[in-house]
Amino acid sequence: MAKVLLIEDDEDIRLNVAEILTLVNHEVFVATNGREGVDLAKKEHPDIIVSDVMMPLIDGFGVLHVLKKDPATSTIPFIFLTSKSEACNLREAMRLGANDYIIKPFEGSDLLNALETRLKDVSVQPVKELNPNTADISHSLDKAATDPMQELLNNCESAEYGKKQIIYKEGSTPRYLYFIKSGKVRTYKSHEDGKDLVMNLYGKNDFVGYAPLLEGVFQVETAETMEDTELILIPKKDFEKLVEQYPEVTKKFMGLLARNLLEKEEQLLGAAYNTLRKKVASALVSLGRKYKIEQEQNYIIIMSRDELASIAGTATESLIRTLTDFKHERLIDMKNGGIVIIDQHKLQQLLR
Amino acid sequence: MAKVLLIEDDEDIRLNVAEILTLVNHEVFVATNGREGVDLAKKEHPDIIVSDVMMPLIDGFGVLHVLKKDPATSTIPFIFLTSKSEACNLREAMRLGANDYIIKPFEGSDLLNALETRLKDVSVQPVKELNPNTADISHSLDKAATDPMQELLNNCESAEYGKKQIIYKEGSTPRYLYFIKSGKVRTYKSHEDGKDLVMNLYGKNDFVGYAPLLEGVFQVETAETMEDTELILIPKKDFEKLVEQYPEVTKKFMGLLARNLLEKEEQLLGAAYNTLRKKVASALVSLGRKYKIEQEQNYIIIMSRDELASIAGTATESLIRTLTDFKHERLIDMKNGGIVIIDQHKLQQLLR
DNA sequence: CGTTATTTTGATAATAGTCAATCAGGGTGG
DNA sequence: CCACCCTGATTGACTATTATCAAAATAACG
Repeated sequence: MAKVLLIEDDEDIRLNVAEILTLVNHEVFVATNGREGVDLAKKEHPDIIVSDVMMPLIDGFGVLHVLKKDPATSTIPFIFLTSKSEACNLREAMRLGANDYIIKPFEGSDLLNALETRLKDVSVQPVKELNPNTADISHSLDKAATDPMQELLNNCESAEYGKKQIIYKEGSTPRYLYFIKSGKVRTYKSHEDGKDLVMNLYGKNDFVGYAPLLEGVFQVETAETMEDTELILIPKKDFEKLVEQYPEVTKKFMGLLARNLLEKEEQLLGAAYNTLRKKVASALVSLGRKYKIEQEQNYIIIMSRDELASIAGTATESLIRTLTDFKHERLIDMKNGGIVIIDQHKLQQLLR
Repeated sequence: MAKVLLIEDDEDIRLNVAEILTLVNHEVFVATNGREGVDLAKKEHPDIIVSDVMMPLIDGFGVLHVLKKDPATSTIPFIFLTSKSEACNLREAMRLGANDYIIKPFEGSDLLNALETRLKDVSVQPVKELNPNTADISHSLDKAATDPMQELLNNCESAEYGKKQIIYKEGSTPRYLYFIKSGKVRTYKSHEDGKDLVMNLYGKNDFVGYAPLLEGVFQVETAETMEDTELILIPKKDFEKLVEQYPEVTKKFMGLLARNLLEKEEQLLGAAYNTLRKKVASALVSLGRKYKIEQEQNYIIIMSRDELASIAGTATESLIRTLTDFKHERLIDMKNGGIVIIDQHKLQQLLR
């Protein structure tokens, strides 16, 4: 399907990865060190490069650096293979222009997912020039200019994601603004000891990833789908152009930012001083607010305990214990994994 | 100095407060219930009203409601006296248009401070029309338009605040954007059990209070000076006009919002999973970043332990213990209350 | 110089995290 | 169809961390 260049010095891993890639019909070139890798990249011009970080002669960073300099190879997507211990250098790597990273040990599916996502990115890459109507307001005031954002959305590529797929990772360079056509997305940050904390939950018609586009150099959180999700990818450039041109768009995003900020501050206060019970109650309530289907009194949350814990910001076991407490107090009910909120009102009372 | 209407049913408090007010030369009118208060307000048209919340006949909310309806009395600043237990209704009150509140039991100085601040507000109130040059870009491109924000700052009233004075309180209606000419300000939120958590630290040339102006209906945090501070008060209307007119101003604040948001997210992760040591180290480091005088290696922090604790988000005693630990580890030194950061580098290492 | 506030220390309790074991459901291959 | 395995959920026992309360020491202030 695609030409993949694999740079890896460890023989076991190299053969293993090469096999996986061959199995799904990719054409694989292998290099056992950085120098070889660079040469091969220039000669074969692969569609994507997967490279180890720690290697003799030139390490992964070096390879990336060299290839990014040469216009002929600078656009090839680059994925790092790295072990946990080197994770701290990853931000550095992403800044150099890597597109993704995979932490060893990894599953074949992780690798293939990452590969697929990055290849997809590129296929979208040849950024369509914006419909000229959108750029020229005076021309078509009635249709396009009424909602330039809508216009842009209609003109952008969309992409389908399965469950638990990663949209972008912490440390990567933001290249799109994402709009959720359908599905759910959460963004989270990882703490050093492996615990995650969910920063935001998004649903249909939400924009994801605007903050780093407006300010940051790289993503500060990871975005992952929670179920099958269809996203519209709005290239950074187009978004910037839009913001530049339409004050109302700017205003809209300023509002989003401000609201988000105020919400975060509230969360911060809670994270610092709330008891476990309150944290859990707060997580349940906010989930309800985000995803509840209209007016229904009793809503149901279907989510793994792990995920819930990373929303509440607590250990999984502690979360479970609190949930059982809540159950005994008839605030919630649990049937086959799902959590039914029975007494939303009392739950909210807990938060005062 | 000013005409003050005091509405309070409890005789002890009434007499006590009246005495304090008389002592500082205010002309005091007293009412012992809401009905009387309303009448007196309409008749005497005081400069400011101080009213209890819980009262027979009409309660404080009622009084406020009635007076806000009548244009003749609607602009009179209104301060509530309230006990802790009623605190939950305060947001409601502020939304109705109260300007401040004081929680019983209170010190005479609290009362006088609040009074003074609110009286000052009004004196500034007759909003100066913006220099027409600022509104009309084409007119004076070179000077005014180069930095419309600067222009506005030059045209706005400024105010001096002493140490530990409150600029605005959580729940009040935002009416100004503040710019710090000199001094330091912190904003914090209060948790129900009385513990505070510092949200932001501001120094010279910082803007304070922009988020609620852009989005919220009322202040979500309290702003307090940390030392003698000179502020420029930019009326909400003028700020909005500016944002409306100058994309570059909008952009600037959008940047501020976005940066602030990313920072908050980082803090959130820390608040959820960091150990005490890390929280304290993080507080010290960020204080250094904000207030350090240029390149100096060893900076010094002079701040009460209480305040520090509310930055780190921990109990005062826990903070102190951690500080002593740090001292033994030669990361910091403490001399007469001040904290000297000796080994900033190692302190930052703690955060990884 | 006495008095009050703040800081520090000590002892104790509460809370939530960790690690290990068990349980329940769902899918798989024989 | 059933034993088996694997994963995620739950429970139990224990521990570590940090808050709390009280008391002592120190600084601050009039």
